[in-house]
Formats: sequence, C-alpha cells, structure tokens
Amino acid sequence: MLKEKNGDVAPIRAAVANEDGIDFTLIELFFFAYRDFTSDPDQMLADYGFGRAHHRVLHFVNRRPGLTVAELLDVLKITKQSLARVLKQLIDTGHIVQLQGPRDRRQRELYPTARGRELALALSRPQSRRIHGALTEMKGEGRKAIEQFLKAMVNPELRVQIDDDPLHRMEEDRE
Amino acid sequence: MLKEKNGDVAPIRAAVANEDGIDFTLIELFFFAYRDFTSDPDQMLADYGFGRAHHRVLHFVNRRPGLTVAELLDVLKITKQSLARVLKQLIDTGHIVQLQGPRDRRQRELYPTARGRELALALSRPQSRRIHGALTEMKGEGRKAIEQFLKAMVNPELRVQIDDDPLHRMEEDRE
DNA sequence: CAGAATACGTCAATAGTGCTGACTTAATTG
DNA sequence: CAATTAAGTCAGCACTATTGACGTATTCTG
Repeated sequence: MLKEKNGDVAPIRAAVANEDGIDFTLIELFFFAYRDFTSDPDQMLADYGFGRAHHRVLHFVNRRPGLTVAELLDVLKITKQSLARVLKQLIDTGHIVQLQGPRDRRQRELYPTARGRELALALSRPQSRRIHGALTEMKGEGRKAIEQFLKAMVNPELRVQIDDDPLHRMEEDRE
Repeated sequence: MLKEKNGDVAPIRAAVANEDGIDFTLIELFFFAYRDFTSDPDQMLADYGFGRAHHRVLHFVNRRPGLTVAELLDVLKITKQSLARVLKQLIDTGHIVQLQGPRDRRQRELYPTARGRELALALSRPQSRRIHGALTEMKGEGRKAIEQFLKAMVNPELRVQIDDDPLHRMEEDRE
C-alpha cells in the first residue's frame, strides 16, 4: 500500500489517441477556432469597457429588433440578473432603447439606436471576414456544408431559435 | 437640438440584413454551436467543483504529456496567474502530476494520472459524439471540410500549435 | 565565477460574466 | 378582485481572467 491518499499518482507518458473513438483533433480545432473567432470583437469591446456579453446582446437586438427581455433571455440562455447589468449599460450608453410593448404594456421591446447598429456592424465585420476567408481557403462549395454542420451541432430542441432567424425566414419563406 | 446628451436615441426597427456583406447567419450559428458543444462537459465538471478551464488544462496535458507550464500557457493563451489555481486544484485532486524537467530542472513537466486520463476521456466523449452526430447529419465527405474550415478560422500565426498536434504528426508524418 | 535571464510559484487587487434567492412594481388575465 | 406575468432590483457568491510585484531555484553568458 504505497499509494497516495488521492490514489495512484503515476504519470501516464503516452498521449491520448483516437483509439478511444474520440475525435480530439476536431474538439481541439473547435476550441482554437472559437477562441480566435471571438478575439477581434473582444479587443474592440475593451475600448468601450464592454465584454463579450454586451456583444451578444447587441447582436440579437440588431437581429430581431423589438424582441422583449424575456425573449432575449431565452435566446441567450442566461438569467435575468446576468442580463441586467449588461443591458443597463447598453441603454445608458445609448446603444439600445426600450419601448413599452404595444399590446402588453408590461413588456419592454428592445431596439438598437443608430449608434448601437453601427457598433454591432463594426464588431461583426472582422468575424464575417474571418469566416469568409476560411471558406475561401477551404475551397469547394463549403458554406452550405459549414452551415449544416454548425446547425447540427446545436441541441435539437434549441434549433427553433435558429429557425426564428429573420434571414432564414426570408430564404425558406415558410407558412 | 432635441437630441439626448448621449446622441440620437431613435429606435431602428429594421433587422440587420446581409446587405452589409456580413454573414450574420454563420456568426450566430457559431455562437450557438459552441455554446452547446461546451455544455455537456460543463455539467460534468460541476460535479467535481471544476470549470471549463480545468477541462482545457486536462485536455492538453493528456494530448501532450510532459509539456511544461510555459508551453501550456502558450497554448491556452492565458496568464500564469490564471493557470495557477486551476493547475493546483488538478494536482491536489490527483488528476495531474508534475515531474522535474530532466534537462532543465527549473521546468515542471505535466503528466496526467490514470484518474486524469479517465476524466479527460469522459469529458470529451459527449463532445465527440456531438461532432460525429453532426457530421453524419450533414452527409457527404464532411469531416475533411470541417477540419479545413476550423483550421482556417484559427489565426495563421497560431496554427503551429495545431501542427504540433500529436495526431496530426502521425497522419502527416512530416520531417 | 558573477550577474543576467529564465521557469515557476505566489501574493494582492480588480474586472467580467455567470449563478441563486428574494422582493417590488405594474399590468394582464381569469 | 386574486393570481399570474414581465420586468427591475438587491445582496451575495463562484469562476475565469487580468495586471503588477516579488521570491527562489536554476541555467546561461560574458
């Protein structure tokens, strides 16, 4: 019984391989890709004293102007308290405005201002450039495949949010 | 001059469109995909009192056993202080061990223990399953395309890290 | 060999994002 | 009118990450 109280502490010297049926290569690439994907806007946001959360809120308010606070929480999958600080800052800095819901006056519809629209576009520009560059680099009819792949990575029960996507509604023109 | 001190606060009611040449659809999909990609391991980690950072450290120590602290910092692109707590916890719980560098005794080579290896595999399993499922769903010769795309999303100067990938070295067998 | 540089560890303070739980206000619904 | 709902807010906590500073052991360099 020469073991440590925390169990066997012998070093394993062999690297994990795909033997276990686990695709470590793609797991790792997904991590690197997302890290760099978010790095450009992150740097810009720092100038405003904002973080990644501000970008996400700004993004969805620009994508679906007039969405309510509850809808935004549902899309972001965060709590009301997490959203509160971020949203308040965006309102105080004149990037987002709230309008009382026309049907239900308890609701607050969220809209971007001109400033908020501009910032959202500025933040997304380098991300779109990166995506476009990557699609070009990989050649082929890539985009369709990438879109299918990314969509398939999302939890099935959450894909409704994606189908709510205004652009998709235009393309698919359902109902 | 009826403007607010913070500028024009008039709501913009139109959703941003691709007109601006920005691929909001893929930007959004990338966000959703990554969020769900990390959700499975995040839930497991909570049982150990660990976070996403622990997973990343565990991942790379398993992928490149014997890497030094400095190398790990370089791969993760975080600071020494950010790594410190996380690494200490993983060592204290017997998931990782440190060995003094054989050539340079200042260095600490990091290795997974049996426990650390098991946890890394357990965490990666649902991620790999999700990726595999998505590749199947999209049909075609997908995997190659996805790998090319994700790699192309990474900052060019950082792709050396990916080429250091042990699995890649096996496949490409350069030198 | 002495001094500089390096690898690592650690201390203190701070920021950003997220969480839970509890409570208030206003408006709608039954 | 009572119950429910939408939103806002308060207090407290956890995790990840940051910067700056300092100490120690080891290696490298002139």
